[in-house]
Amino acid sequence: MQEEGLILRKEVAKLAGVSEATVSRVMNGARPVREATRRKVLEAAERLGYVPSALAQQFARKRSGNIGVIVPYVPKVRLFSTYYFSEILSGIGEAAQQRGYDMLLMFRSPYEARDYERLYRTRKVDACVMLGSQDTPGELEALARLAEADHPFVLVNQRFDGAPFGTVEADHEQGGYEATRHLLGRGCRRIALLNGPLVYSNSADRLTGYRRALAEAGLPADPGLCYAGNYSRTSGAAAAPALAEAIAQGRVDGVFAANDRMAIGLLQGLRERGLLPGADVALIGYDDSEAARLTEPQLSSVAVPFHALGVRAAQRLLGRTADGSPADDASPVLVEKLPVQLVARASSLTYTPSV
Amino acid sequence: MQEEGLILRKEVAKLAGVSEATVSRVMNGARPVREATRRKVLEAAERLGYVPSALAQQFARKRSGNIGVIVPYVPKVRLFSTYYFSEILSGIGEAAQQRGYDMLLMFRSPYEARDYERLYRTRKVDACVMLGSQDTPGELEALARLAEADHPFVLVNQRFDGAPFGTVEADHEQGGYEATRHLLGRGCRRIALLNGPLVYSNSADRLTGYRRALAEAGLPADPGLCYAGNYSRTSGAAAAPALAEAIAQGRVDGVFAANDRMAIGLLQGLRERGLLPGADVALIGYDDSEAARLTEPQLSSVAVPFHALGVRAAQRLLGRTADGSPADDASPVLVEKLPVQLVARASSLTYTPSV
DNA sequence: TGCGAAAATGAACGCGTGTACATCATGGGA
DNA sequence: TCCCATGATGTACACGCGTTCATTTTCGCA
Repeated sequence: MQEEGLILRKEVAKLAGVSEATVSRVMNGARPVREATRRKVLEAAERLGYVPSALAQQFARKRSGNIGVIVPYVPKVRLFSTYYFSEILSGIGEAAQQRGYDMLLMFRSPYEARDYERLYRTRKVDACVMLGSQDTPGELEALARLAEADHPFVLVNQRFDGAPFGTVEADHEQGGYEATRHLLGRGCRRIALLNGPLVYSNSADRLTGYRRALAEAGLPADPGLCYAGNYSRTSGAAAAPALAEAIAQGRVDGVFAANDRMAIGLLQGLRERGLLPGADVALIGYDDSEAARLTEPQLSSVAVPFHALGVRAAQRLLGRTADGSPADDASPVLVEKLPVQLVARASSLTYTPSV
Repeated sequence: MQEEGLILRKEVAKLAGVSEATVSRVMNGARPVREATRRKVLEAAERLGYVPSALAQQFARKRSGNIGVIVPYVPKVRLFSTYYFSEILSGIGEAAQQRGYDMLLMFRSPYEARDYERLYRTRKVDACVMLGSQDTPGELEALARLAEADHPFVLVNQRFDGAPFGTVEADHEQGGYEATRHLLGRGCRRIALLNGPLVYSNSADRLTGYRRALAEAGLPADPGLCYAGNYSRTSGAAAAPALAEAIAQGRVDGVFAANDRMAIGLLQGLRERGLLPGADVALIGYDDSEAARLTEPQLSSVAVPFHALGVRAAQRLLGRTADGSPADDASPVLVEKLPVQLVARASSLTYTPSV
């Protein structure tokens, strides 16, 4: 029983016997409208199958109703296809949908200049969530320009110390601290750190937590125990030869890998060399991705509330939902930290130091 | 050196000493514009930092420039966070970006009615890619209505036989066939199928391929060898008790799981019962996700070109890029099938039948 | 040099909505 | 009963662009 073509506000107004302005008020729930009129209009709209043009609404309101999500993208290595981003995206989408916003997904090419500002000036997005941002001079400048132009955005899991950018992150220093404490608790005394690039603040945070735990335990922070990866499984495997030797020689008895992918790469590399995490060394990863449950032995890890990070990021940008408490959406702390949780599994639990 | 506020076309026109229409033509690359004029306008636009309002453009053109991507979403089980969807999304995003389109990501709640049509009528999207669609009466009807209203969409990895919907899928029948053939080639004669729900056409396709391979080998298709899962790891683990018994009793010597997650769940469940795929039974999964390389033994699988599926889906909706061959974007076959590829690993390769 | 056709440009308008302002109806208090 | 405040509705216009059509300019050719 649908009419052909597009139904305009004008036709609804005619059928309902009111003016277009009244139709507009009813559709938007604007204040002064008599209940009887309201019903008349709604019925007419229903009968005709009228749906306001989102395009015209956006134009008139000067708001797109879109929240942009910037995702890092490297053509060959599809970084995007990771647990990490998927979970955050779900969270953002959930929060955005509740507020009537749509999610515009955009890939950030590392090659071309990042013209974030253009997104706002063309009005394609009203606000942005930045994922996988790196602490580089170029990025800092681009973000500073955004902030200066008063374009709302929030960084997830990336902090720019000294720059007043809104951030929602997990408490990665605490995560690094607890992971290291856990290994210490298992009896480890020579704990290696397989970290990611320090352009990510979360890498630096984990390092800080790691050092703090060692210091508290009265252990030296040997720079020789820090290995550099890039968060890929391959880079974890690449660290295996050196670490295998260190373990065999008793120079390392525990390893904290800064994410699960590297931990798993390392696990596989060690096994190829006859060393089994959980027996010959204690190993703990980070992120508590699905993969942590797939390995043999299962991988200890630090759970990061990715979904919640996405929800919070969107909430901060869009304000809380109508029925939510309106308390802290104004301007909470600039940098918000969500707690992480250690998840102990066999890769560290079954290890007992030889000494 | 940026101007304050928004710069309008009018100001560019004034600075360049031309009319607004000419500015519009230059910005859109419309045909009759003298080169000198063109440069003048571009220079003026550059100086003022003029950027056309995407909102106004969309409104005037009656096109949003957005390609919608419908993703299934179940609040608790975040189906979305899988290799599968991430890869396809990357592909769609890549193709869309090349054509100047943006990606609008939308979650389909299984609870609320699927009002796809509204997306088009509000002009939020110009076209849609449907992921994880199910062959149910409600879905069929919703899609039929879209097709009737001439709203462009493409299904990925889901075919509605008998309905004239555009589809881009992998050749899952061939995949099921080759997976089964591979197990046969390893000497298996009693091959079980751990399949997913048949509301997904790809489940049905794999079943067909499985049966064809068995028939070609002169083996009966024993319905008792078909186990029902739901593509989750849990459901794979749930099949472990029954399959372990069947394997122990010699009633099963090979298992084809319809995706990697179930295969891995099964692998873990079997190991808990003292049975090791690769030694006591041959196992092959499907999708060739990253996880297939994480297990011990590593999991044989069938690689699906998820990224390419996404690219093709977007290409069919948006037409080929300017420099691409314009041949087949008009109306290729309605259902397009991309080839899959078998990837043999230890879970099937190291198995040798006892008899 | 002149002329006509084609190319280049300008003027004007429509797109469908939100909204400020004007107008009208309603109702309570004197 | 009258008046005014208030609530309800209608009128008119702006939003910034694309685009049609009229107008002007350019240029090839006689």
